Amino acid sequence: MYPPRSLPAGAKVTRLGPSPTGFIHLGNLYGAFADERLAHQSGGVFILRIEDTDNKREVEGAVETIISSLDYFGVHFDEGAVVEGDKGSYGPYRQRQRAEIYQTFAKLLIQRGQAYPCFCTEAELSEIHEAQAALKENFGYYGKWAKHRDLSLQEIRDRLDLGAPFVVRLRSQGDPARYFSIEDGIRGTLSMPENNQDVVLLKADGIPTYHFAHVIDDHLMRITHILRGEEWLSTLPFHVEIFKTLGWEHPVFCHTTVLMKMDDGAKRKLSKRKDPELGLDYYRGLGYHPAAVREYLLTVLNSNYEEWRLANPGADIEGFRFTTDKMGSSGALFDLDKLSDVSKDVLAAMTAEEVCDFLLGWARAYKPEASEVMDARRDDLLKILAIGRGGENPRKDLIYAAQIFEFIQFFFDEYFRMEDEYPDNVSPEDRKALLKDYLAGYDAGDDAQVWFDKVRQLAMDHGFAAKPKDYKKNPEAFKGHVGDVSAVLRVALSGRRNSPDLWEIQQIMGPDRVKARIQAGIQSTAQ
RNA sequence: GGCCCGGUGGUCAAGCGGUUAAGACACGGCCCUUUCAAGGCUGUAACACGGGUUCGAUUCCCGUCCGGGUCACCA
Repeated sequence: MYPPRSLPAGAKVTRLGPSPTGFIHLGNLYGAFADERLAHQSGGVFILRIEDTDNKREVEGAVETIISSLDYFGVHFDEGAVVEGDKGSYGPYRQRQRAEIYQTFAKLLIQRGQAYPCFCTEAELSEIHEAQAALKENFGYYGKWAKHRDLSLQEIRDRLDLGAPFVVRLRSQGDPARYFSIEDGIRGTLSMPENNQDVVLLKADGIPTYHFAHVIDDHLMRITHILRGEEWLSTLPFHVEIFKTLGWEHPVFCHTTVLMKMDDGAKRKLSKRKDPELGLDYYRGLGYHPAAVREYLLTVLNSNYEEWRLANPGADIEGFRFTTDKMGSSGALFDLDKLSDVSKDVLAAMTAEEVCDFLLGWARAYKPEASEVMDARRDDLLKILAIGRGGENPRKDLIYAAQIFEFIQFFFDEYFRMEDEYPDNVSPEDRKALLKDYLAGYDAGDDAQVWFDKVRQLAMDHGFAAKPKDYKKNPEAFKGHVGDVSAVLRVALSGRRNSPDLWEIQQIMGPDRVKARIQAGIQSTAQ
């Protein structure tokens, strides 16, 4: 049972240990990517272990949510909990199902005198806490405050006979006046006081605390690297002592930084309640591509990743050597701007088909009406998404699905609306005249060059410069330049000042739609 | 409050005793351009503070300040 694993030298075994609260957040994903890379690039194993020792927090169906959310973002496990049951031979992988294992070790520790039952009630515990507060001593159950640490066998037996509920505590041998140092995979050498807290190992219901459970599991499952948030740093002394008490070597601890956010000029931890962007659903709902989220998180995760990516665009992630010592140890601010920038690059590198499939997949789940409209004109949609794609300098207009839809929705009459104003340096009279003449001269058969020459001619006919340079040289001589004329056409056709190439969008719209919209533009200018 | 971790431009960050203190995002300017985007060039902007150690500190040590974490029969 639980033999050492036969893996190549240097292989790392990592695990993600979410508790099944049904809420999986960016921090989990951040850690999961690191765990995944560490394991897989070393030929190791990546495990999913469900840390369900707190039944109060458990939410129905949470395991499934965890697995599917992570799967969506490309995190796959080699071993561990699956929706129904387990995969792998170091299980079970749900801690509640491992109760007997923990209890066995707890018994062993009690036999050896390294742990003891404690019958303190909640009221007694809070009395201790208050007394400590009054005396300004450290809080906790330790040393002279640990009332039940030295109960005689008889006293224990009496209480047991009464059926008194009890927990099992570690009989700590540490002395906080002594310091020990430990190598953290991310932070280097850490110096901490020894633990002297008689921490709870087994709760009254016989289920272990996180502290006890993870030590046993990580040892038995032959975990080599424990990646976890820095909120665990302060409990590290317990954990080290528990490993030591059990006579086991501890894995390499790697404490990651917490994700922060800027709020009213102050940094603070991303909070589940206040920050929707902490939840993974936020990104999925908005339609950030999983590859973009991964790419972004990787840049935050490893300080040299971004540089590598710049040097190796399009290279497979396997080519990047991920290391814990390149992970940051100061609070990283979550930066949506940066995510968007990364996302633009990721989407620009994809084919129109890929973007199209992704967009439609998103729409089916989050915007069903729109998905029908787009499905009905899938060929056009593909052409729309192909505009400016590929080549040396692809356009980078697209960020996330909801935004993409916003960006292209003017193609669909169902969603077409005037979002931007006409340029105000073109008078309504000129605008109307320009649109009328444009309509009169419009020929869907014109190629891009012919079409553009016509626009230039149109500009000149109405007192606009054919080239911006001409206008710049001599602003008094013109009402504006051809760019202003284009802007008028663009607004009439797309309802906005910013769109992909005008000629191309007209080709996709088709002559009827083009004419109708120009006509509508003329009408709306009438009054 | 105790303990722990951290503090380089607005943000993310290289840097590990001697550097003109990288780079990316954001922001400004210019060029290109029928708009926007992209691209090219370019600009503004940083070592929290005070003491040491040292020939020399952003880098090492101490203190202060600031930020964060943690002090549960939650993880």
